[in-house]
Amino acid sequence: MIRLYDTMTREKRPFVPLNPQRITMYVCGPTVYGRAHIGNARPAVVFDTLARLIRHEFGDKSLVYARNVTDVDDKIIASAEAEGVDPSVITERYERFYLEDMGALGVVPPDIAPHATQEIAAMTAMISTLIEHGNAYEAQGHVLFSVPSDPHYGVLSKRDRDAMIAGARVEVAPYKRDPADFVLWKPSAEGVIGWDSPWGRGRPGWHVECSAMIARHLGETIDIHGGGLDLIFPHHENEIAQSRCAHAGLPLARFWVHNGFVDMGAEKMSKSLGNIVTPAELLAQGHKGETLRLALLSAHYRQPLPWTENLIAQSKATLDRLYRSAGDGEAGEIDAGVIDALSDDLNTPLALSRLAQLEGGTLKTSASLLGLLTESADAWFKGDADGDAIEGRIVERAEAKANRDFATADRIRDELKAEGIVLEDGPGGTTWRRE
RNA sequence: GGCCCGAUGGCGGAGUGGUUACGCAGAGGACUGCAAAUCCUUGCACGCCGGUUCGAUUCCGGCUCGGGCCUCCA
Repeated sequence: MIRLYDTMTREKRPFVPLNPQRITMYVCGPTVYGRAHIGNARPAVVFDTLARLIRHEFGDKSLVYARNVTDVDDKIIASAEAEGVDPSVITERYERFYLEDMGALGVVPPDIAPHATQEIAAMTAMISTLIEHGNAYEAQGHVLFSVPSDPHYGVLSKRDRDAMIAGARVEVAPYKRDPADFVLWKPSAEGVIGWDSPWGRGRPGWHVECSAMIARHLGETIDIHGGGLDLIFPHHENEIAQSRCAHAGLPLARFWVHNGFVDMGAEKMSKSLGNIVTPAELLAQGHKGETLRLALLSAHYRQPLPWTENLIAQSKATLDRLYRSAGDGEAGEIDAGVIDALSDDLNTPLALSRLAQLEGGTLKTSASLLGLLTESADAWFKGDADGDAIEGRIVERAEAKANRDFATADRIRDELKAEGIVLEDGPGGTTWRRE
Protein backbone atom coordinates (compact mmCIF):
# COMPACT_ATOMS: atom_id res chain seq x y z
CA MET A 1 0.00 0.00 0.00
CA ILE A 2 1.55 3.25 -1.15
CA ARG A 3 0.72 6.36 0.80
CA LEU A 4 1.27 9.82 -0.64
CA TYR A 5 1.05 13.30 0.77
CA ASP A 6 -1.50 15.32 -1.14
CA THR A 7 -0.96 19.07 -1.20
CA MET A 8 -4.68 19.58 -1.77
CA THR A 9 -5.75 17.98 1.50
CA ARG A 10 -2.41 18.47 3.30
CA GLU A 11 -2.32 14.92 4.51
CA LYS A 12 -0.87 11.56 3.69
CA ARG A 13 -3.46 9.28 2.14
CA PRO A 14 -3.45 5.74 0.75
CA PHE A 15 -2.81 5.89 -2.96
CA VAL A 16 -5.64 4.01 -4.60
CA PRO A 17 -5.60 4.60 -8.36
CA LEU A 18 -8.79 5.22 -10.27
CA ASN A 19 -7.83 2.41 -12.62
CA PRO A 20 -4.92 0.21 -11.49
CA GLN A 21 -4.45 -0.96 -15.08
CA ARG A 22 -3.88 2.58 -16.25
CA ILE A 23 -2.48 4.85 -13.59
CA THR A 24 -1.92 8.37 -14.85
CA MET A 25 0.80 10.73 -13.69
CA TYR A 26 1.71 14.12 -15.11
CA VAL A 27 4.71 16.16 -14.07
CA CYS A 28 5.50 19.66 -15.22
CA GLY A 29 8.60 19.42 -17.38
CA PRO A 30 11.15 21.92 -18.57
CA THR A 31 10.80 25.11 -20.52
CA VAL A 32 13.61 24.47 -22.92
CA TYR A 33 15.61 27.67 -23.16
CA GLY A 34 18.58 26.89 -20.93
CA ARG A 35 20.54 24.15 -19.32
CA ALA A 36 18.82 22.39 -16.41
CA HIS A 37 20.29 22.92 -12.95
CA ILE A 38 20.31 20.59 -9.96
CA GLY A 39 17.13 22.14 -8.67
CA ASN A 40 15.40 21.34 -11.94
CA ALA A 41 16.73 17.82 -11.71
CA ARG A 42 15.13 17.13 -8.34
CA PRO A 43 11.53 16.63 -9.58
CA ALA A 44 12.80 14.57 -12.52
CA VAL A 45 14.62 12.23 -10.14
CA VAL A 46 11.88 12.21 -7.50
CA PHE A 47 9.08 11.39 -9.90
CA ASP A 48 11.25 8.89 -11.73
CA THR A 49 11.62 7.13 -8.39
CA LEU A 50 7.89 7.32 -7.74
CA ALA A 51 7.27 5.88 -11.22
CA ARG A 52 9.61 2.97 -10.41
CA LEU A 53 7.73 2.32 -7.18
CA ILE A 54 4.32 2.44 -8.83
CA ARG A 55 5.45 0.09 -11.58
CA HIS A 56 6.81 -2.30 -9.01
CA GLU A 57 3.59 -2.20 -7.03
CA PHE A 58 1.06 -2.27 -9.86
CA GLY A 59 2.98 -3.81 -12.74
CA ASP A 60 5.27 -2.62 -15.50
CA LYS A 61 2.49 -1.57 -17.83
CA SER A 62 0.29 -0.03 -15.17
CA LEU A 63 1.59 3.53 -15.35
CA VAL A 64 1.28 6.18 -18.01
CA TYR A 65 3.74 8.89 -17.06
CA ALA A 66 3.69 12.14 -19.00
CA ARG A 67 6.14 15.00 -18.67
CA ASN A 68 5.63 17.93 -20.97
CA VAL A 69 8.09 20.07 -22.84
CA THR A 70 7.22 23.74 -22.94
CA ASP A 71 8.66 24.79 -26.28
CA VAL A 72 6.84 28.05 -26.83
CA ASP A 73 7.42 30.78 -24.31
CA ASP A 74 8.55 34.38 -24.10
CA LYS A 75 11.99 33.47 -22.82
CA ILE A 76 12.46 31.06 -25.70
CA ILE A 77 11.42 33.76 -28.13
CA ALA A 78 13.82 36.24 -26.56
CA SER A 79 16.67 33.80 -26.64
CA ALA A 80 15.99 32.89 -30.28
CA GLU A 81 15.99 36.57 -31.20
CA ALA A 82 19.23 37.10 -29.33
CA GLU A 83 20.89 34.33 -31.31
CA GLY A 84 19.12 35.24 -34.54
CA VAL A 85 17.77 31.75 -35.01
CA ASP A 86 14.40 30.06 -35.19
CA PRO A 87 12.93 29.19 -31.78
CA SER A 88 13.04 25.53 -32.72
CA VAL A 89 16.84 25.72 -32.80
CA ILE A 90 16.80 26.78 -29.17
CA THR A 91 14.16 24.32 -28.04
CA GLU A 92 15.64 21.32 -29.80
CA ARG A 93 19.07 22.09 -28.45
CA TYR A 94 17.97 22.42 -24.85
CA GLU A 95 15.59 19.53 -24.96
CA ARG A 96 18.45 17.33 -26.10
CA PHE A 97 20.63 18.64 -23.27
CA TYR A 98 17.81 18.07 -20.82
CA LEU A 99 17.38 14.45 -21.82
CA GLU A 100 21.15 13.91 -21.71
CA ASP A 101 21.47 15.45 -18.27
CA MET A 102 18.51 13.61 -16.80
CA GLY A 103 19.63 10.39 -18.44
CA ALA A 104 22.97 10.74 -16.68
CA LEU A 105 21.05 10.92 -13.42
CA GLY A 106 19.36 7.63 -14.20
CA VAL A 107 16.04 9.22 -15.08
CA VAL A 108 14.09 7.01 -17.45
CA PRO A 109 12.28 9.08 -20.10
CA PRO A 110 8.56 9.33 -19.40
CA ASP A 111 6.08 7.39 -21.52
CA ILE A 112 4.77 10.53 -23.13
CA ALA A 113 6.52 13.84 -23.67
CA PRO A 114 3.94 16.17 -25.18
CA HIS A 115 5.28 19.34 -26.77
CA ALA A 116 3.24 22.51 -26.48
CA THR A 117 3.82 23.45 -30.11
CA GLN A 118 2.33 20.13 -31.23
CA GLU A 119 -0.83 20.54 -29.18
CA ILE A 120 -2.14 23.94 -30.20
CA ALA A 121 -5.46 22.57 -31.47
CA ALA A 122 -6.22 20.97 -28.12
CA MET A 123 -5.48 24.26 -26.42
CA THR A 124 -7.61 26.42 -28.66
CA ALA A 125 -10.43 23.89 -28.29
CA MET A 126 -10.20 24.12 -24.53
CA ILE A 127 -10.10 27.89 -24.64
CA SER A 128 -13.21 27.94 -26.83
CA THR A 129 -14.99 25.71 -24.33
CA LEU A 130 -14.03 28.01 -21.49
CA ILE A 131 -15.40 31.00 -23.41
CA GLU A 132 -18.65 29.13 -24.08
CA HIS A 133 -18.94 28.27 -20.41
CA GLY A 134 -18.51 31.88 -19.45
CA ASN A 135 -15.18 31.26 -17.76
CA ALA A 136 -13.07 33.16 -20.25
CA TYR A 137 -13.34 36.28 -22.37
CA GLU A 138 -11.60 37.93 -25.26
CA ALA A 139 -10.01 41.35 -24.89
CA GLN A 140 -7.66 43.13 -27.29
CA GLY A 141 -6.50 39.95 -28.98
CA HIS A 142 -5.99 38.19 -25.67
CA VAL A 143 -8.17 35.56 -24.13
CA LEU A 144 -8.26 35.67 -20.35
CA PHE A 145 -9.52 33.27 -17.77
CA SER A 146 -12.05 34.94 -15.51
CA VAL A 147 -11.02 34.05 -12.00
CA PRO A 148 -14.20 35.38 -10.36
CA SER A 149 -16.19 32.98 -12.56
CA ASP A 150 -14.72 30.04 -10.68
CA PRO A 151 -15.94 29.82 -7.10
CA HIS A 152 -13.41 27.10 -6.35
CA TYR A 153 -10.40 29.16 -7.35
CA GLY A 154 -7.76 29.00 -4.62
CA VAL A 155 -8.45 25.48 -3.33
CA LEU A 156 -4.93 24.21 -3.80
CA SER A 157 -2.95 27.19 -2.58
CA LYS A 158 -5.54 28.05 0.08
CA ARG A 159 -5.74 31.63 -0.98
CA ASP A 160 -8.91 33.65 -0.85
CA ARG A 161 -9.72 36.50 -3.18
CA ASP A 162 -8.74 39.21 -0.74
CA ALA A 163 -5.35 37.62 -0.34
CA MET A 164 -4.87 37.43 -4.07
CA ILE A 165 -5.84 41.01 -4.65
CA ALA A 166 -3.63 42.17 -1.79
CA GLY A 167 -0.86 40.14 -3.33
CA ALA A 168 -1.32 41.46 -6.85
CA ARG A 169 1.77 43.60 -6.78
CA VAL A 170 2.31 43.49 -10.48
CA GLU A 171 0.85 46.19 -12.59
CA VAL A 172 -2.48 44.93 -13.85
CA ALA A 173 -2.89 44.91 -17.61
CA PRO A 174 -5.68 47.26 -18.66
CA TYR A 175 -7.57 44.60 -20.61
CA LYS A 176 -8.10 42.44 -17.52
CA ARG A 177 -11.55 42.59 -16.00
CA ASP A 178 -10.15 41.35 -12.70
CA PRO A 179 -6.61 41.67 -11.42
CA ALA A 180 -6.39 37.93 -10.83
CA ASP A 181 -7.39 36.97 -14.39
CA PHE A 182 -4.68 35.21 -16.34
CA VAL A 183 -3.84 34.76 -19.98
CA LEU A 184 -5.00 31.76 -21.99
CA TRP A 185 -4.04 33.13 -25.39
CA LYS A 186 -1.94 36.11 -26.32
CA PRO A 187 -1.37 37.79 -29.66
CA SER A 188 1.90 37.30 -31.54
CA ALA A 189 3.44 40.26 -33.30
CA GLU A 190 4.59 40.03 -36.90
CA GLY A 191 7.59 37.71 -37.12
CA VAL A 192 6.96 36.12 -33.75
CA ILE A 193 6.02 32.46 -33.52
CA GLY A 194 2.25 32.08 -33.58
CA TRP A 195 -0.75 30.13 -34.78
CA ASP A 196 -4.06 31.18 -36.27
CA SER A 197 -6.97 31.03 -33.90
CA PRO A 198 -10.53 32.34 -33.59
CA TRP A 199 -8.98 35.28 -31.72
CA GLY A 200 -6.33 36.05 -34.27
CA ARG A 201 -2.75 34.94 -34.67
CA GLY A 202 -1.13 34.23 -31.34
CA ARG A 203 0.21 31.70 -28.90
CA PRO A 204 -1.01 29.94 -25.80
CA GLY A 205 -0.40 30.96 -22.23
CA TRP A 206 1.67 28.64 -20.11
CA HIS A 207 -1.05 27.32 -17.83
CA VAL A 208 -3.42 26.19 -20.54
CA GLU A 209 -0.72 24.09 -22.17
CA CYS A 210 -0.65 21.67 -19.29
CA SER A 211 -4.42 21.49 -18.87
CA ALA A 212 -4.98 20.76 -22.55
CA MET A 213 -2.17 18.22 -22.84
CA ILE A 214 -3.29 16.39 -19.71
CA ALA A 215 -6.85 16.06 -20.98
CA ARG A 216 -5.71 14.91 -24.41
CA HIS A 217 -3.13 12.35 -23.31
CA LEU A 218 -4.19 11.19 -19.88
CA GLY A 219 -7.82 12.10 -19.36
CA GLU A 220 -9.96 14.62 -17.52
CA THR A 221 -9.03 13.35 -14.07
CA ILE A 222 -5.57 11.94 -13.47
CA ASP A 223 -4.18 10.11 -10.48
CA ILE A 224 -1.08 12.15 -9.74
CA HIS A 225 0.00 15.62 -10.74
CA GLY A 226 3.52 16.53 -9.72
CA GLY A 227 5.94 19.40 -9.81
CA GLY A 228 7.98 21.75 -7.66
CA LEU A 229 6.53 23.60 -4.70
CA ASP A 230 6.77 26.89 -6.52
CA LEU A 231 4.27 25.73 -9.10
CA ILE A 232 1.43 25.47 -6.59
CA PHE A 233 0.57 29.08 -7.19
CA PRO A 234 -0.25 30.25 -9.71
CA HIS A 235 0.49 27.47 -12.18
CA HIS A 236 -1.30 24.51 -10.66
CA GLU A 237 -4.08 26.63 -9.24
CA ASN A 238 -4.71 27.91 -12.76
CA GLU A 239 -4.56 24.44 -14.26
CA ILE A 240 -7.17 23.29 -11.78
CA ALA A 241 -9.44 26.20 -12.61
CA GLN A 242 -9.16 25.68 -16.36
CA SER A 243 -9.64 21.95 -16.28
CA ARG A 244 -12.47 21.87 -13.82
CA CYS A 245 -14.37 24.62 -15.63
CA ALA A 246 -13.84 22.95 -19.00
CA HIS A 247 -14.75 19.50 -17.71
CA ALA A 248 -18.02 20.03 -15.89
CA GLY A 249 -16.47 20.28 -12.47
CA LEU A 250 -14.40 17.09 -12.61
CA PRO A 251 -11.27 17.37 -10.51
CA LEU A 252 -8.03 17.56 -12.46
CA ALA A 253 -5.94 15.36 -10.19
CA ARG A 254 -6.56 13.08 -7.25
CA PHE A 255 -3.14 13.59 -5.70
CA TRP A 256 -1.02 16.72 -5.89
CA VAL A 257 2.58 15.91 -5.15
CA HIS A 258 5.13 18.70 -4.77
CA ASN A 259 8.85 18.47 -4.18
CA GLY A 260 10.85 20.90 -2.07
CA PHE A 261 13.77 22.99 -3.25
CA VAL A 262 17.45 22.48 -3.53
CA ASP A 263 19.05 25.21 -1.44
CA MET A 264 22.32 27.00 -1.95
CA GLY A 265 23.25 28.38 1.44
CA ALA A 266 20.19 30.08 2.84
CA GLU A 267 18.18 30.45 -0.33
CA LYS A 268 16.84 28.23 -3.05
CA MET A 269 18.83 27.47 -6.14
CA SER A 270 17.33 29.43 -8.97
CA LYS A 271 18.31 30.79 -12.29
CA SER A 272 17.05 34.26 -11.49
CA LEU A 273 19.10 34.34 -8.27
CA GLY A 274 22.10 33.28 -10.31
CA ASN A 275 23.23 30.62 -7.84
CA ILE A 276 22.78 27.54 -9.96
CA VAL A 277 24.90 24.43 -10.31
CA THR A 278 24.15 22.21 -13.27
CA PRO A 279 24.45 18.45 -13.61
CA ALA A 280 26.40 19.13 -16.80
CA GLU A 281 29.18 20.97 -15.00
CA LEU A 282 29.28 18.49 -12.12
CA LEU A 283 29.56 15.63 -14.58
CA ALA A 284 32.32 17.50 -16.39
CA GLN A 285 34.16 17.75 -13.07
CA GLY A 286 34.18 13.97 -12.96
CA HIS A 287 31.28 13.32 -10.63
CA LYS A 288 29.12 10.37 -11.58
CA GLY A 289 25.48 10.88 -12.40
CA GLU A 290 24.61 8.23 -9.89
CA THR A 291 26.36 10.17 -7.14
CA LEU A 292 24.23 13.19 -7.95
CA ARG A 293 21.12 11.06 -8.00
CA LEU A 294 21.88 9.66 -4.56
CA ALA A 295 22.52 13.18 -3.29
CA LEU A 296 19.11 14.25 -4.59
CA LEU A 297 17.44 11.31 -2.88
CA SER A 298 19.27 11.74 0.42
CA ALA A 299 16.58 14.02 1.83
CA HIS A 300 12.85 13.38 1.80
CA TYR A 301 11.40 14.90 -1.37
CA ARG A 302 9.26 17.44 0.47
CA GLN A 303 12.17 18.71 2.58
CA PRO A 304 14.61 21.34 1.43
CA LEU A 305 17.91 19.88 0.30
CA PRO A 306 21.06 21.88 1.02
CA TRP A 307 23.45 21.40 -1.89
CA THR A 308 27.11 21.35 -0.84
CA GLU A 309 30.43 19.88 -1.89
CA ASN A 310 30.24 17.77 1.23
CA LEU A 311 26.93 16.27 0.18
CA ILE A 312 28.47 15.12 -3.08
CA ALA A 313 31.48 13.64 -1.29
CA GLN A 314 29.25 11.81 1.17
CA SER A 315 27.11 10.45 -1.61
CA LYS A 316 30.16 9.17 -3.44
CA ALA A 317 31.48 7.49 -0.28
CA THR A 318 28.10 5.91 0.35
CA LEU A 319 27.92 4.53 -3.17
CA ASP A 320 31.45 3.12 -2.94
CA ARG A 321 30.40 1.23 0.11
CA LEU A 322 27.10 0.06 -1.36
CA TYR A 323 28.80 -1.16 -4.52
CA ARG A 324 31.29 -3.09 -2.39
CA SER A 325 28.50 -4.69 -0.39
CA ALA A 326 26.58 -5.54 -3.54
CA GLY A 327 29.56 -7.06 -5.28
CA ASP A 328 28.65 -8.68 -8.55
CA GLY A 329 25.75 -10.60 -7.12
CA GLU A 330 22.97 -11.97 -9.25
CA ALA A 331 19.59 -10.30 -9.08
CA GLY A 332 17.84 -10.98 -5.80
CA GLU A 333 14.61 -10.26 -3.99
CA ILE A 334 13.62 -6.71 -3.24
CA ASP A 335 13.87 -6.08 0.47
CA ALA A 336 10.51 -5.50 2.15
CA GLY A 337 11.95 -2.74 4.33
CA VAL A 338 12.97 -0.75 1.28
CA ILE A 339 9.52 -1.11 -0.23
CA ASP A 340 7.88 -0.12 3.04
CA ALA A 341 10.02 2.98 3.31
CA LEU A 342 9.33 4.06 -0.26
CA SER A 343 5.66 3.26 0.11
CA ASP A 344 5.45 5.69 3.00
CA ASP A 345 5.30 8.87 0.94
CA LEU A 346 8.50 7.99 -0.87
CA ASN A 347 10.73 8.06 2.21
CA THR A 348 14.00 7.72 0.32
CA PRO A 349 16.31 8.53 3.29
CA LEU A 350 14.76 5.69 5.24
CA ALA A 351 15.03 3.41 2.22
CA LEU A 352 18.69 4.38 1.90
CA SER A 353 19.36 3.52 5.53
CA ARG A 354 17.77 0.17 4.90
CA LEU A 355 19.99 -0.40 1.87
CA ALA A 356 23.00 0.09 4.12
CA GLN A 357 21.97 -3.05 6.01
CA LEU A 358 21.74 -5.21 2.89
CA GLU A 359 24.30 -6.93 0.70
CA GLY A 360 24.71 -8.93 -2.49
CA GLY A 361 21.84 -9.47 -4.90
CA THR A 362 19.20 -8.27 -2.48
CA LEU A 363 21.00 -4.96 -2.13
CA LYS A 364 21.52 -4.58 -5.84
CA THR A 365 17.92 -5.36 -6.76
CA SER A 366 16.46 -3.29 -3.94
CA ALA A 367 18.62 -0.33 -4.91
CA SER A 368 17.35 -0.52 -8.47
CA LEU A 369 13.97 0.59 -7.16
CA LEU A 370 15.67 3.91 -6.42
CA GLY A 371 17.56 3.85 -9.69
CA LEU A 372 20.82 3.13 -7.86
CA LEU A 373 23.53 0.47 -8.24
CA THR A 374 22.56 0.20 -11.87
CA GLU A 375 26.01 -0.62 -13.19
CA SER A 376 28.34 -3.43 -12.27
CA ALA A 377 30.65 -2.94 -9.32
CA ASP A 378 33.51 -3.40 -11.74
CA ALA A 379 32.31 -0.59 -13.98
CA TRP A 380 31.68 1.64 -10.97
CA PHE A 381 35.16 1.20 -9.52
CA LYS A 382 37.22 0.90 -12.69
CA GLY A 383 35.35 2.99 -15.21
CA ASP A 384 37.30 3.61 -18.38
CA ALA A 385 40.76 3.37 -16.82
CA ASP A 386 43.42 1.50 -18.79
CA GLY A 387 43.20 -1.86 -17.05
CA ASP A 388 46.07 -3.58 -18.91
CA ALA A 389 48.56 -0.85 -18.08
CA ILE A 390 47.54 -0.91 -14.44
CA GLU A 391 47.72 -4.68 -14.24
CA GLY A 392 51.26 -4.43 -15.60
CA ARG A 393 52.28 -2.07 -12.82
CA ILE A 394 50.64 -4.34 -10.26
CA VAL A 395 52.75 -7.25 -11.48
CA GLU A 396 55.89 -5.11 -11.18
CA ARG A 397 54.90 -4.17 -7.68
CA ALA A 398 54.16 -7.76 -6.73
CA GLU A 399 57.67 -8.71 -7.82
CA ALA A 400 59.13 -5.89 -5.77
CA LYS A 401 57.11 -6.97 -2.78
CA ALA A 402 58.24 -10.56 -3.21
CA ASN A 403 61.82 -9.27 -3.02
CA ARG A 404 60.87 -7.23 0.03
CA ASP A 405 61.74 -4.12 -1.97
CA PHE A 406 59.04 -2.07 -0.33
CA ALA A 407 60.48 1.23 -1.52
CA THR A 408 59.83 0.25 -5.12
CA ALA A 409 56.45 -1.24 -4.26
CA ASP A 410 55.37 1.94 -2.51
CA ARG A 411 56.67 4.10 -5.31
CA ILE A 412 54.52 2.24 -7.81
CA ARG A 413 51.54 2.56 -5.55
CA ASP A 414 52.14 6.29 -5.13
CA GLU A 415 52.51 6.80 -8.85
CA LEU A 416 49.23 5.08 -9.52
CA LYS A 417 47.64 7.06 -6.73
CA ALA A 418 48.73 10.22 -8.49
CA GLU A 419 46.85 8.97 -11.53
CA GLY A 420 43.76 8.46 -9.39
CA ILE A 421 44.20 4.70 -9.07
CA VAL A 422 44.00 3.14 -5.63
CA LEU A 423 45.52 -0.28 -4.94
CA GLU A 424 44.13 -2.66 -2.37
CA ASP A 425 46.09 -5.71 -1.24
CA GLY A 426 43.82 -8.57 -0.29
CA PRO A 427 44.23 -12.25 0.45
CA GLY A 428 43.59 -13.02 -3.22
CA GLY A 429 46.17 -10.53 -4.52
CA THR A 430 46.02 -6.86 -5.37
CA THR A 431 42.95 -5.18 -6.83
CA TRP A 432 42.60 -1.65 -8.06
CA ARG A 433 39.93 0.97 -8.45
CA ARG A 434 39.54 4.56 -9.52
CA GLU A 435 39.49 6.95 -6.66
C1' G B 1 0.53 41.97 5.10
C1' G B 2 -1.83 36.95 3.51
C1' C B 3 -0.99 31.67 2.84
C1' C B 4 2.41 27.57 3.66
C1' C B 5 6.73 24.88 5.56
C1' G B 6 10.82 23.90 8.63
C1' A B 7 14.17 24.01 13.30
C1' U B 8 17.41 16.76 15.39
C1' G B 9 24.76 15.22 17.19
C1' G B 10 30.95 17.70 13.32
C1' C B 11 27.97 16.99 8.51
C1' G B 12 23.64 14.67 5.92
C1' G B 13 19.14 12.83 7.62
C1' A B 14 14.87 9.43 9.34
C1' G B 15 11.84 8.44 13.30
C1' U B 16 9.38 7.94 17.97
C1' G B 17 5.11 9.62 24.01
C1' G B 18 9.22 5.95 27.80
C1' U B 19 14.51 1.80 25.95
C1' U B 20 17.16 7.88 21.61
C1' A B 21 17.76 4.92 13.23
C1' C B 22 21.12 4.97 9.47
C1' G B 23 25.04 7.04 6.48
C1' C B 24 29.47 10.20 6.09
C1' A B 25 33.36 12.18 8.89
C1' G B 26 36.22 11.45 13.85
C1' A B 27 38.59 8.34 17.82
C1' G B 28 40.48 3.39 19.55
C1' G B 29 41.43 -1.73 18.20
C1' A B 30 42.02 -6.12 14.74
C1' C B 31 44.19 -7.10 9.97
C1' U B 32 48.56 -5.19 6.78
C1' G B 33 55.75 -4.75 5.46
C1' C B 34 53.19 0.17 5.46
C1' A B 35 48.63 1.51 3.46
C1' A B 36 43.75 0.85 1.40
C1' A B 37 39.44 -1.96 1.99
C1' U B 38 36.98 -4.80 5.71
C1' C B 39 35.46 -6.09 10.74
C1' C B 40 34.88 -4.74 16.07
C1' U B 41 34.38 -0.81 19.74
C1' U B 42 33.30 4.27 20.65
C1' G B 43 32.04 9.84 21.63
C1' C B 44 28.45 13.59 20.10
C1' A B 45 21.36 15.55 19.39
C1' C B 46 16.46 16.58 19.41
C1' G B 47 15.59 25.94 18.83
C1' C B 48 13.20 28.71 23.36
C1' C B 49 9.04 29.18 27.06
C1' G B 50 4.73 27.20 28.96
C1' G B 51 0.76 23.26 29.03
C1' U B 52 -1.13 18.01 28.87
C1' U B 53 1.15 13.47 30.93
C1' C B 54 3.73 9.06 35.74
C1' G B 55 6.98 10.47 31.62
C1' A B 56 7.80 14.81 25.57
C1' U B 57 12.66 15.32 21.11
C1' U B 58 7.80 13.23 19.83
C1' C B 59 1.00 16.00 21.44
C1' C B 60 -1.08 21.32 22.32
C1' G B 61 -0.26 26.78 22.73
C1' G B 62 2.98 30.86 22.44
C1' C B 63 7.81 32.75 21.02
C1' U B 64 12.38 33.14 18.34
C1' C B 65 14.96 32.08 14.05
C1' G B 66 15.08 30.37 9.00
C1' G B 67 12.85 29.27 4.31
C1' G B 68 9.02 29.21 0.35
C1' C B 69 4.77 31.25 -2.45
C1' C B 70 1.90 35.72 -3.40
C1' U B 71 5.87 37.93 -10.30
C1' C B 72 9.03 33.88 -14.55
C1' C B 73 10.72 29.77 -11.45
C1' A B 74 11.52 22.56 -10.09
